[in-house]
Amino acid sequence: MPRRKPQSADLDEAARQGLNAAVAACRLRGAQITPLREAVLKTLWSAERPLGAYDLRAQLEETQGRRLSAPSIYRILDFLCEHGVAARIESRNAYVACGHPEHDHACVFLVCEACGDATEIENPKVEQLISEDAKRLGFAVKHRVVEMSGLCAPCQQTS
Amino acid sequence: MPRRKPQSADLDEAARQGLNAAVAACRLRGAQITPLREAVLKTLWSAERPLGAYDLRAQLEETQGRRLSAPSIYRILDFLCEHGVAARIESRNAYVACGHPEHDHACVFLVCEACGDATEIENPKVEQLISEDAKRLGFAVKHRVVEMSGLCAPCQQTS
DNA sequence: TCGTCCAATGCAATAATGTATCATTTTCCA
DNA sequence: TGGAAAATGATACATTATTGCATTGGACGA
Repeated sequence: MPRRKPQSADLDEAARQGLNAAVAACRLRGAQITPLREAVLKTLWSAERPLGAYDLRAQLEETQGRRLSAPSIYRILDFLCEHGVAARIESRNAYVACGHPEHDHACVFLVCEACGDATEIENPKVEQLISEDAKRLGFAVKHRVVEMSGLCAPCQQTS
Repeated sequence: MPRRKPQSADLDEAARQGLNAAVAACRLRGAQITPLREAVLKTLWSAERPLGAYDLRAQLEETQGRRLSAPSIYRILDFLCEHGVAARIESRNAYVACGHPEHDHACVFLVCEACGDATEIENPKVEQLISEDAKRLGFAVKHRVVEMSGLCAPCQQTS
């Protein structure tokens, strides 16, 4: 008889590693990881797609067994984004766990319109190119948003 | 005695040209320019900053002298964006007139956090770079969002 | 000219997303 | 242990966006 899947969604190996790395990164930065913050991170890592703040809340309320306020969710998401362990997909009003907390990076996301999946890619050249333009104009860049929407490979087959 | 500024905001030379080019581009594409759509375009061109949908509505209601419904505004903004004569700033929930309707372009915006101004720059290389990444992953890009937030040159002086 | 069709717009309601404010709890450390 | 700072809770509300259906108005053919 196969073991029952525990109620609190378990993570696959990659996700577990990602979560651990994220928690470690926060500690390194002196950023406090509370139980609730860790639960949010875990939910993001176990999600297959970017989660809206209210979706995230619903999932958390399931696993936590209690009500959570919208402000709490937003505060925690802001916190995680500030510390580079999560990112907001602006074109979707949604959030994902971020796999590269180690440097001040520009996440580039490929967001599939069909399945909703968001793939994060790294391309330092993009960042560099834009920085050059910005510098030429005397613009001091603080935050970067690079998002491509379209169809991912699997979803192109389907259509 | 200087001439009074007319109530219906007049456009400066560049804006007038931009508006005309936009209208021409729509006609070329067979996209119908109604009075209301043109009024929205004109408002965007006369604005110094990206306008939220409800701000835009307020301004339009002034110049039109009547109430406008939110869905109308959103429909028209969608229409204008689809035809490349306006663009949505995702990180701001706001809209700007777009000065390069001629090709299927990736607008790159530098958005100042202080004054709210959004500068559109063109950099085909950015587009190309990202397209390469996407292609390698088999991802079919439909829409691109590239936005940098920070401080524009004038606002850096102020601080 | 008249009817018919279709795109555009109007309208009301409501959904979805995000924030302000203040109270309460927890944590950390002197 | 006390007390400040950080985190969270709770309520209400603001802002942004959409749904569904009714109405208008112009293009076009009979």
